[in-house]
Amino acid sequence: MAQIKVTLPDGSIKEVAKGISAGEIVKSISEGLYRNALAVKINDEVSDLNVAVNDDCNFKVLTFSDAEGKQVYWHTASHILAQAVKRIYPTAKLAIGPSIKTGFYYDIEFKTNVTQDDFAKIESEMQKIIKADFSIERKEMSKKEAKKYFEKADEDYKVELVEDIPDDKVSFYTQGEFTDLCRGPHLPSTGKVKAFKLTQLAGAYWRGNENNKMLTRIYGTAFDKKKDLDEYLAKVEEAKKRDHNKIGRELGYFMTDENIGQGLPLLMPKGTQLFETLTRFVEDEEKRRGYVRTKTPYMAKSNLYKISGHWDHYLDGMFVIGDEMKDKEVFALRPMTCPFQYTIYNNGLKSYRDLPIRYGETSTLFRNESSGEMHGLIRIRQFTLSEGHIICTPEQLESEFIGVLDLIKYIMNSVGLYNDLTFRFSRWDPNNKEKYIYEPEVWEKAEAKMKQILDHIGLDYVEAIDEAAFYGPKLDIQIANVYGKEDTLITIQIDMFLSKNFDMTYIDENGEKQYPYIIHRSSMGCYERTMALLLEKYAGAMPFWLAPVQVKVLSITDRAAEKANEIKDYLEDRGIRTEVDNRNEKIGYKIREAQLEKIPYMFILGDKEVENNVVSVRHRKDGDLGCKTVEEIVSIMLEEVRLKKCD
RNA sequence: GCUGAUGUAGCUCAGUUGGCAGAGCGAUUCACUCGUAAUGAAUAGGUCGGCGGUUCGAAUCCGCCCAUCAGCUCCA
Repeated sequence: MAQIKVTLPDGSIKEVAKGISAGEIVKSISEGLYRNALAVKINDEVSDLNVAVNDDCNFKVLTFSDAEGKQVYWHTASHILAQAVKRIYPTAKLAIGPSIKTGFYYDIEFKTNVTQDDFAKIESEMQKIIKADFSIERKEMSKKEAKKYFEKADEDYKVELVEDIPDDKVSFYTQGEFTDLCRGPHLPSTGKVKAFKLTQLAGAYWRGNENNKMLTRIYGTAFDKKKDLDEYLAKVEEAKKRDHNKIGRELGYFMTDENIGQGLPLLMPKGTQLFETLTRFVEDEEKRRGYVRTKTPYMAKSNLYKISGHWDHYLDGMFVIGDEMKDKEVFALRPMTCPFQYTIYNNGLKSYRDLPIRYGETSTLFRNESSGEMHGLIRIRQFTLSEGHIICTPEQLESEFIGVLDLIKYIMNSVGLYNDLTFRFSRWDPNNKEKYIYEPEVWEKAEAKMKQILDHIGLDYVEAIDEAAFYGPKLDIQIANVYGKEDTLITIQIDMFLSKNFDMTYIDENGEKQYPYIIHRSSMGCYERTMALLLEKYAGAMPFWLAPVQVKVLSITDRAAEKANEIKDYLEDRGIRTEVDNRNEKIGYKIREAQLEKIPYMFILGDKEVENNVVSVRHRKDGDLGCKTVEEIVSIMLEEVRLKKCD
């Protein structure tokens, strides 16, 4: 019998009979491993354990501890969900059911209303399917047969999916009475799934297109040990406690009011203090790096947006004041700062010697988001961006771009978020003619230029199609919130269109008029959103330099009250934000309150301290630090501020 | 905008088949002057998200609207 060579990850080679199943190979390596095996990876391709191995190959066994193993596990779990659903709701139509980062989902069209209350029923049916331990069989058929099969089964979505598969052969997986169209791979049997839970229910458009029918999406997750599932669920619950939308309100950073409106949060004194600390820091740092600052209007006539292209490409996102049909003048609140700073640039003729010009502005913007999109401080209708535009020559583009990245790195490091960021190169989609200014050559040039810069500096990024701005490609700097949902925190964009629209030029060395390059950029992103992510990162316990209240002086008896006020004045004079608690309460109670407010330092002041001219220092995390003179502790705190320490 | 859930005192939440609006924490007042995460007592606090309907009677049933949450879509 013919033999083939299988190379294992440790480099060892195993000779096996040609045509043997992957599962048999695993079993021959180790029985224990076989029990945990979910799938295999043959030359970079993940396959079922049932697959026959016919050639020499690299061979890796996938278990639940491999990311790819988890994906297979969750994919099978989604099929079990679908099977259970079809048993309970035979008229339900199945769409797609993939694995995702933290589990799986299945999109289903139900004829009846299904809510979370139905989960228990579905879960117990899933449990039955797992207990039955159906073996999962793969088979192939032609597209024509497949289509016929699903037409007969009245599965419209599957029919549509089959039609879109380019190959003539399509694969199926069958477990018990249930068969689903699926590329696979899958676990060998349903009994392999141990601990699972359906987690949430949501609507989702068929094919992600809002013009299509909305299906019901059931989310779930699964683990190979009950304990790990419980731990995961507990961790999710724990993460929710850090939700800025909860602690930001509890700690008095912001509030909302139904009479003010959706997406219009009110920053309360603490939120405003943090906002001001952040904006001043950014403004000072940008000035240091050669930015000049502007302060431009919050609204403008529609003319301006017609020139910029916003009227054509962004009208839905704008708040328009007036009616073009009735009013002589129509205004709109600005959704972006670009046209305003460009107008400043155009005031006076510019020479190549004037470039680069770096304009910065702490810019309040207005975007008319749809009602379902608002979220705490993360998605709002009025927000303030650390906005700016760099106008430069083609030769200056790369060094300016790098300068922007360096600024972002410094700023994000200072608030402790830099290591949580990921980079996304967002490109246009030539097929999306609605969204973008359609000039393919210009796009190609801009994207090539950006890619060249990114690759040159060796930035680690992913590419995303159809995520660009309407006027140019972006480098989006992404961050995840407590729910794991990713958002753009900062973007840097290269714009090769608007300088022409605004007739922005400079005179080059030869006395010729040239169009400059423009970099749109932010350094800290939108302050509200950044504040939200800081609240989540630190669970409300802001680094000392950012904390709205840095010190609380707690008097033990009213004999110390006067001294407490003196200390507050001393600290405030040195720029340390201080509050005094002279209330007639027990010291334990005052400490508890300051602790719950997450105030970094508490100074406890009784007869003993007043007499010795010291304060008893307590840190919110490190506890009692003993007695220190005020001068001593103030110098420690000022050093923390200088270093912008984040822990 | 769409799907689903939610909205009762400042906060967290009870409130049965439609029949007098409840608790804990917080707040206020008084007493206590206290040593590193909750002193005690008393008092006040409500258009039950809003508007309309059904009913002798609505926090409770129905409709519309507003807001909040998760997800989709869209975006910083």
